[in-house]
Amino acid sequence: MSSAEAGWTEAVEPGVRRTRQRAAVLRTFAACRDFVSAQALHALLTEAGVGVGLSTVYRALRDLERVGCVDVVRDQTGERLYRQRPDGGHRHYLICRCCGRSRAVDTDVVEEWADRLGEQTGFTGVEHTLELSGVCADCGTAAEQGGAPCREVPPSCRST
Amino acid sequence: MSSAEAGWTEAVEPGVRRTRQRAAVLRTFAACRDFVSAQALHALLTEAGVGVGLSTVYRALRDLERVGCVDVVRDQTGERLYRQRPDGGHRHYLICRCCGRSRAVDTDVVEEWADRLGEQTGFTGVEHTLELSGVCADCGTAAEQGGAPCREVPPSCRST
DNA sequence: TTCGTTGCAAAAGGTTTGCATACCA
DNA sequence: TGGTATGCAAACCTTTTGCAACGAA
Repeated sequence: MSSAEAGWTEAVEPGVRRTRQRAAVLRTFAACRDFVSAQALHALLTEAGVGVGLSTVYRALRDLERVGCVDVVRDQTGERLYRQRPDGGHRHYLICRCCGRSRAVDTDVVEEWADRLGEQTGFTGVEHTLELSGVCADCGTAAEQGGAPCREVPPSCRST
Repeated sequence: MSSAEAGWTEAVEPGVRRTRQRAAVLRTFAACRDFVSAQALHALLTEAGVGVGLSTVYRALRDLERVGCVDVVRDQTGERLYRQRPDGGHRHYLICRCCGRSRAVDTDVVEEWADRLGEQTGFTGVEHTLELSGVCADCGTAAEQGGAPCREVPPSCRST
Protein backbone atom coordinates (compact mmCIF):
# COMPACT_ATOMS: atom_id res chain seq x y z
CA MET A 1 0.00 0.00 0.00
CA SER A 2 1.45 3.33 -0.97
CA SER A 3 1.77 6.14 1.49
CA ALA A 4 -0.93 8.04 -0.35
CA GLU A 5 -3.42 5.24 0.09
CA ALA A 6 -2.33 4.66 3.65
CA GLY A 7 -2.94 8.29 4.40
CA TRP A 8 -6.33 8.16 2.86
CA THR A 9 -7.57 5.04 4.57
CA GLU A 10 -6.02 5.59 7.96
CA ALA A 11 -5.36 9.19 8.78
CA VAL A 12 -8.67 10.47 7.57
CA GLU A 13 -11.43 11.77 9.80
CA PRO A 14 -14.44 9.56 10.40
CA GLY A 15 -17.39 10.13 8.12
CA VAL A 16 -15.56 9.94 4.82
CA ARG A 17 -16.87 7.54 2.25
CA ARG A 18 -15.11 5.35 -0.24
CA THR A 19 -16.33 6.12 -3.66
CA ARG A 20 -15.45 4.94 -7.12
CA GLN A 21 -14.14 8.39 -8.00
CA ARG A 22 -11.85 8.88 -5.03
CA ALA A 23 -10.46 5.42 -5.46
CA ALA A 24 -9.70 6.13 -9.10
CA VAL A 25 -8.04 9.42 -8.32
CA LEU A 26 -5.90 7.83 -5.63
CA ARG A 27 -4.96 4.87 -7.76
CA THR A 28 -3.92 7.03 -10.67
CA PHE A 29 -2.09 9.47 -8.46
CA ALA A 30 -0.26 6.63 -6.74
CA ALA A 31 0.76 5.17 -10.08
CA CYS A 32 2.18 8.52 -11.00
CA ARG A 33 5.48 8.62 -9.24
CA ASP A 34 6.34 12.13 -10.17
CA PHE A 35 4.83 15.57 -9.88
CA VAL A 36 1.48 16.02 -11.59
CA SER A 37 -0.92 18.89 -11.73
CA ALA A 38 -4.57 18.46 -10.91
CA GLN A 39 -5.36 19.19 -14.54
CA ALA A 40 -2.92 16.55 -15.78
CA LEU A 41 -4.27 14.00 -13.33
CA HIS A 42 -7.77 14.71 -14.54
CA ALA A 43 -6.61 14.30 -18.12
CA LEU A 44 -5.01 10.96 -17.26
CA LEU A 45 -8.23 9.76 -15.68
CA THR A 46 -10.29 10.88 -18.62
CA GLU A 47 -7.86 9.28 -21.00
CA ALA A 48 -8.16 6.05 -19.06
CA GLY A 49 -11.90 6.19 -19.50
CA VAL A 50 -12.64 6.98 -15.87
CA GLY A 51 -15.29 9.62 -15.65
CA VAL A 52 -14.27 11.92 -12.81
CA GLY A 53 -15.04 15.58 -12.51
CA LEU A 54 -12.25 18.08 -12.29
CA SER A 55 -13.52 19.41 -9.00
CA THR A 56 -13.43 15.95 -7.55
CA VAL A 57 -9.78 15.70 -8.46
CA TYR A 58 -9.11 19.03 -6.81
CA ARG A 59 -11.03 17.98 -3.73
CA ALA A 60 -9.21 14.67 -3.45
CA LEU A 61 -5.83 16.33 -3.78
CA ARG A 62 -6.77 18.98 -1.26
CA ASP A 63 -7.71 16.27 1.21
CA LEU A 64 -4.45 14.43 0.65
CA GLU A 65 -2.61 17.66 1.18
CA ARG A 66 -4.42 18.19 4.48
CA VAL A 67 -3.47 14.76 5.67
CA GLY A 68 0.12 15.53 4.75
CA CYS A 69 0.60 12.80 2.19
CA VAL A 70 1.80 14.96 -0.66
CA ASP A 71 4.49 17.44 -1.47
CA VAL A 72 3.31 20.44 -3.41
CA VAL A 73 5.30 22.82 -5.55
CA ARG A 74 4.37 25.51 -7.98
CA ASP A 75 5.72 25.51 -11.49
CA GLN A 76 6.78 28.64 -13.31
CA THR A 77 3.25 29.46 -14.35
CA GLY A 78 1.98 29.18 -10.80
CA GLU A 79 0.25 25.88 -11.38
CA ARG A 80 0.35 23.57 -8.38
CA LEU A 81 2.06 20.23 -8.81
CA TYR A 82 1.48 17.31 -6.46
CA ARG A 83 3.65 14.34 -5.68
CA GLN A 84 3.12 11.59 -3.18
CA ARG A 85 5.49 11.99 -0.28
CA PRO A 86 7.87 9.16 0.50
CA ASP A 87 7.62 7.89 4.05
CA GLY A 88 9.70 9.90 6.45
CA GLY A 89 8.51 13.45 6.24
CA HIS A 90 8.78 16.16 3.70
CA ARG A 91 11.30 16.17 0.91
CA HIS A 92 12.63 18.57 -1.65
CA TYR A 93 13.06 17.82 -5.31
CA LEU A 94 15.23 18.78 -8.18
CA ILE A 95 12.96 19.07 -11.18
CA CYS A 96 14.10 19.02 -14.79
CA ARG A 97 12.84 22.12 -16.54
CA CYS A 98 12.91 20.22 -19.76
CA CYS A 99 11.23 16.86 -19.22
CA GLY A 100 9.64 17.50 -15.85
CA ARG A 101 11.15 14.49 -14.12
CA SER A 102 12.07 15.04 -10.52
CA ARG A 103 14.39 13.42 -8.06
CA ALA A 104 14.43 13.84 -4.33
CA VAL A 105 17.62 15.37 -3.03
CA ASP A 106 19.31 15.20 0.33
CA THR A 107 18.55 18.46 2.06
CA ASP A 108 19.82 17.77 5.55
CA VAL A 109 22.11 20.78 5.32
CA VAL A 110 19.20 23.04 4.49
CA GLU A 111 16.90 21.51 7.08
CA GLU A 112 19.41 22.05 9.85
CA TRP A 113 20.09 25.54 8.68
CA ALA A 114 16.37 26.34 8.63
CA ASP A 115 15.94 24.94 12.12
CA ARG A 116 18.61 27.25 13.45
CA LEU A 117 17.07 30.22 11.68
CA GLY A 118 14.35 30.59 14.28
CA GLU A 119 16.81 31.04 17.12
CA GLN A 120 18.82 33.59 15.21
CA THR A 121 15.92 35.75 14.12
CA GLY A 122 13.40 35.49 16.91
CA PHE A 123 10.84 34.09 14.51
CA THR A 124 8.74 31.17 15.66
CA GLY A 125 7.22 28.40 13.59
CA VAL A 126 9.66 28.85 10.73
CA GLU A 127 8.61 26.97 7.62
CA HIS A 128 10.41 26.73 4.35
CA THR A 129 9.68 26.03 0.75
CA LEU A 130 12.57 25.05 -1.46
CA GLU A 131 12.17 24.49 -5.16
CA LEU A 132 15.05 23.35 -7.30
CA SER A 133 15.14 23.14 -11.04
CA GLY A 134 17.73 22.36 -13.65
CA VAL A 135 18.25 20.41 -16.82
CA CYS A 136 18.86 16.72 -16.30
CA ALA A 137 21.70 14.84 -17.92
CA ASP A 138 19.44 13.19 -20.50
CA CYS A 139 17.90 16.42 -21.66
CA GLY A 140 21.23 18.21 -21.64
CA THR A 141 22.73 15.54 -23.90
CA ALA A 142 19.73 15.49 -26.18
CA ALA A 143 19.87 19.26 -26.53
CA GLU A 144 23.53 19.13 -27.52
CA GLN A 145 22.70 16.67 -30.26
CA GLY A 146 19.96 18.94 -31.56
CA GLY A 147 17.14 16.63 -30.64
CA ALA A 148 13.77 17.58 -29.26
CA PRO A 149 14.20 16.48 -25.68
CA CYS A 150 11.23 18.02 -24.03
CA ARG A 151 8.25 16.00 -23.02
CA GLU A 152 5.03 17.37 -21.72
CA VAL A 153 4.41 14.74 -19.11
CA PRO A 154 6.96 12.89 -17.03
CA PRO A 155 7.44 9.34 -18.32
CA SER A 156 6.25 7.82 -15.07
CA CYS A 157 2.86 9.35 -15.61
CA ARG A 158 2.24 8.30 -19.13
CA SER A 159 1.70 4.65 -18.48
CA THR A 160 -1.38 4.77 -16.34
CA MET B 1 19.06 56.57 -5.94
CA SER B 2 17.58 53.24 -5.08
CA SER B 3 18.61 50.10 -6.85
CA ALA B 4 15.21 49.91 -8.47
CA GLU B 5 15.58 53.30 -10.03
CA ALA B 6 19.16 52.62 -10.92
CA GLY B 7 18.08 49.50 -12.74
CA TRP B 8 15.44 51.37 -14.57
CA THR B 9 17.52 54.30 -15.69
CA GLU B 10 20.74 52.52 -16.43
CA ALA B 11 20.35 48.89 -17.21
CA VAL B 12 17.44 49.33 -19.56
CA GLU B 13 17.57 48.78 -23.30
CA PRO B 14 17.51 51.81 -25.57
CA GLY B 15 14.14 52.90 -26.81
CA VAL B 16 12.35 53.04 -23.49
CA ARG B 17 10.57 56.23 -22.59
CA ARG B 18 10.17 58.00 -19.30
CA THR B 19 6.54 58.50 -18.58
CA ARG B 20 4.61 59.90 -15.67
CA GLN B 21 3.10 56.49 -14.96
CA ARG B 22 6.32 54.50 -14.88
CA ALA B 23 7.94 57.12 -12.71
CA ALA B 24 5.05 56.92 -10.26
CA VAL B 25 5.14 53.14 -10.13
CA LEU B 26 8.87 53.14 -9.54
CA ARG B 27 8.73 55.83 -6.92
CA THR B 28 5.99 54.08 -4.98
CA PHE B 29 7.66 50.71 -5.33
CA ALA B 30 10.96 52.15 -4.15
CA ALA B 31 9.28 53.72 -1.14
CA CYS B 32 7.87 50.34 -0.28
CA ARG B 33 10.75 48.55 1.33
CA ASP B 34 9.01 45.26 1.69
CA PHE B 35 7.20 42.77 -0.49
CA VAL B 36 4.15 44.07 -2.30
CA SER B 37 1.84 42.54 -4.82
CA ALA B 38 1.04 44.25 -8.09
CA GLN B 39 -2.51 44.68 -6.87
CA ALA B 40 -1.39 46.29 -3.62
CA LEU B 41 0.99 48.59 -5.44
CA HIS B 42 -1.81 49.63 -7.74
CA ALA B 43 -4.02 50.28 -4.74
CA LEU B 44 -1.32 52.41 -3.14
CA LEU B 45 -1.01 54.47 -6.30
CA THR B 46 -4.74 54.92 -6.59
CA GLU B 47 -4.94 55.85 -2.93
CA ALA B 48 -2.26 58.44 -3.49
CA GLY B 49 -4.31 59.93 -6.26
CA VAL B 50 -2.04 58.78 -9.06
CA GLY B 51 -4.05 57.45 -11.93
CA VAL B 52 -2.21 54.42 -13.23
CA GLY B 53 -3.74 51.41 -14.90
CA LEU B 54 -3.31 48.01 -13.38
CA SER B 55 -1.74 46.65 -16.52
CA THR B 56 0.83 49.40 -16.42
CA VAL B 57 1.81 48.31 -12.94
CA TYR B 58 2.15 44.74 -14.10
CA ARG B 59 4.19 45.82 -17.09
CA ALA B 60 6.51 47.95 -15.00
CA LEU B 61 7.09 45.15 -12.52
CA ARG B 62 7.67 42.68 -15.30
CA ASP B 63 10.31 44.96 -16.77
CA LEU B 64 12.02 45.38 -13.42
CA GLU B 65 12.01 41.64 -13.03
CA ARG B 66 13.65 41.23 -16.42
CA VAL B 67 16.38 43.64 -15.51
CA GLY B 68 16.94 41.68 -12.32
CA CYS B 69 16.16 44.45 -9.87
CA VAL B 70 13.53 42.64 -7.87
CA ASP B 71 13.09 39.48 -5.87
CA VAL B 72 9.83 37.71 -6.43
CA VAL B 73 8.07 35.23 -4.21
CA ARG B 74 4.64 33.72 -4.23
CA ASP B 75 2.43 33.93 -1.21
CA GLN B 76 0.22 31.10 -0.06
CA THR B 77 -2.53 32.01 -2.49
CA GLY B 78 -0.15 32.03 -5.42
CA GLU B 79 -0.07 35.79 -5.74
CA ARG B 80 3.30 37.16 -6.78
CA LEU B 81 5.01 39.54 -4.39
CA TYR B 82 7.80 41.86 -5.46
CA ARG B 83 10.56 43.46 -3.45
CA GLN B 84 13.43 45.62 -4.60
CA ARG B 85 16.65 43.70 -4.43
CA PRO B 86 19.48 45.02 -2.33
CA ASP B 87 22.69 45.47 -4.28
CA GLY B 88 24.73 42.33 -4.48
CA GLY B 89 22.65 39.69 -6.13
CA HIS B 90 19.67 37.67 -5.15
CA ARG B 91 18.55 37.28 -1.59
CA HIS B 92 16.15 35.13 0.36
CA TYR B 93 13.73 36.42 2.93
CA LEU B 94 12.05 35.32 6.08
CA ILE B 95 8.52 36.65 5.91
CA CYS B 96 6.17 37.01 8.86
CA ARG B 97 2.97 35.13 8.16
CA CYS B 98 1.20 37.48 10.45
CA CYS B 99 2.19 41.03 9.56
CA GLY B 100 3.92 40.41 6.26
CA ARG B 101 7.18 42.07 7.17
CA SER B 102 10.25 40.42 5.75
CA ARG B 103 13.92 40.41 6.53
CA ALA B 104 16.74 39.19 4.37
CA VAL B 105 18.62 36.25 5.81
CA ASP B 106 22.12 34.97 5.29
CA THR B 107 21.82 32.01 2.96
CA ASP B 108 25.44 31.34 2.16
CA VAL B 109 25.08 27.79 3.43
CA VAL B 110 22.20 27.14 1.08
CA GLU B 111 23.84 28.87 -1.85
CA GLU B 112 26.94 26.76 -1.56
CA TRP B 113 24.91 23.63 -1.13
CA ALA B 114 22.86 24.45 -4.21
CA ASP B 115 26.00 25.10 -6.24
CA ARG B 116 27.33 21.66 -5.38
CA LEU B 117 24.02 20.05 -6.24
CA GLY B 118 24.70 20.21 -9.97
CA GLU B 119 27.89 18.19 -9.73
CA GLN B 120 26.24 15.55 -7.60
CA THR B 121 23.20 15.04 -9.76
CA GLY B 122 24.36 15.65 -13.28
CA PHE B 123 21.88 18.46 -13.66
CA THR B 124 23.03 21.65 -15.33
CA GLY B 125 21.81 25.18 -14.76
CA VAL B 126 20.47 24.43 -11.32
CA GLU B 127 18.30 27.23 -9.98
CA HIS B 128 16.63 27.47 -6.63
CA THR B 129 13.72 29.19 -5.00
CA LEU B 130 13.66 29.37 -1.25
CA GLU B 131 10.78 30.85 0.65
CA LEU B 132 10.83 31.14 4.40
CA SER B 133 7.97 32.11 6.64
CA GLY B 134 7.38 32.31 10.36
CA VAL B 135 5.90 34.52 12.99
CA CYS B 136 8.08 37.44 14.00
CA ALA B 137 8.82 38.32 17.60
CA ASP B 138 6.41 41.25 17.64
CA CYS B 139 3.49 39.25 16.34
CA GLY B 140 4.31 36.31 18.58
CA THR B 141 4.27 38.55 21.64
CA ALA B 142 1.08 40.29 20.56
CA ALA B 143 -0.62 36.96 20.05
CA GLU B 144 0.32 35.80 23.52
CA GLN B 145 -1.28 38.90 24.96
CA GLY B 146 -4.46 38.25 23.05
CA GLY B 147 -4.11 41.24 20.80
CA ALA B 148 -4.95 41.46 17.14
CA PRO B 149 -1.46 41.43 15.72
CA CYS B 150 -2.13 40.89 12.06
CA ARG B 151 -1.91 43.69 9.57
CA GLU B 152 -2.89 43.49 5.98
CA VAL B 153 -0.05 45.55 4.61
CA PRO B 154 3.49 45.74 5.90
CA PRO B 155 4.09 48.98 7.81
CA SER B 156 6.71 50.12 5.38
CA CYS B 157 4.11 50.26 2.65
CA ARG B 158 1.40 52.12 4.43
CA SER B 159 3.06 55.49 4.47
CA THR B 160 3.23 56.16 0.77
C1' DT C 1 6.21 62.38 -37.06
C1' DT C 2 7.41 58.19 -34.99
C1' DC C 3 6.69 54.54 -32.29
C1' DG C 4 6.89 53.09 -27.44
C1' DT C 5 3.38 53.46 -23.61
C1' DT C 6 -1.06 53.60 -21.59
C1' DG C 7 -5.64 52.10 -20.20
C1' DC C 8 -9.63 49.82 -20.80
C1' DA C 9 -11.89 45.69 -21.42
C1' DA C 10 -11.71 41.11 -22.57
C1' DA C 11 -9.31 36.81 -22.38
C1' DA C 12 -6.79 33.32 -20.23
C1' DG C 13 -5.74 29.96 -16.88
C1' DG C 14 -5.97 27.62 -12.60
C1' DT C 15 -8.74 26.84 -8.56
C1' DT C 16 -12.89 27.17 -5.70
C1' DT C 17 -17.78 27.18 -4.76
C1' DG C 18 -23.04 26.71 -5.08
C1' DC C 19 -26.39 23.60 -5.63
C1' DA C 20 -29.15 19.85 -7.25
C1' DT C 21 -28.36 14.99 -7.78
C1' DA C 22 -26.27 10.48 -6.85
C1' DC C 23 -25.04 7.06 -3.84
C1' DC C 24 -22.49 5.02 0.30
C1' DA C 25 -23.40 3.23 4.85
C1' DT D 1 -33.07 7.20 5.19
C1' DG D 2 -29.43 10.58 6.28
C1' DG D 3 -25.78 12.85 4.99
C1' DT D 4 -21.46 12.84 2.28
C1' DA D 5 -19.53 12.99 -2.41
C1' DT D 6 -20.07 14.24 -7.09
C1' DG D 7 -20.38 17.05 -11.26
C1' DC D 8 -21.58 20.79 -13.75
C1' DA D 9 -21.43 25.52 -14.38
C1' DA D 10 -20.51 29.77 -12.63
C1' DA D 11 -17.65 32.51 -9.78
C1' DC D 12 -13.13 34.11 -8.41
C1' DC D 13 -8.44 35.92 -8.75
C1' DT D 14 -4.43 37.14 -10.63
C1' DT D 15 -2.08 38.04 -14.72
C1' DT D 16 -1.77 38.74 -19.74
C1' DT D 17 -3.16 40.56 -24.15
C1' DG D 18 -5.55 43.21 -28.05
C1' DC D 19 -6.17 47.53 -29.67
C1' DA D 20 -7.16 52.37 -30.23
C1' DA D 21 -5.60 56.63 -28.29
C1' DC D 22 -1.85 59.16 -26.20
C1' DG D 23 2.42 61.46 -25.75
C1' DA D 24 7.72 61.48 -25.25
C1' DA D 25 11.64 62.28 -28.14
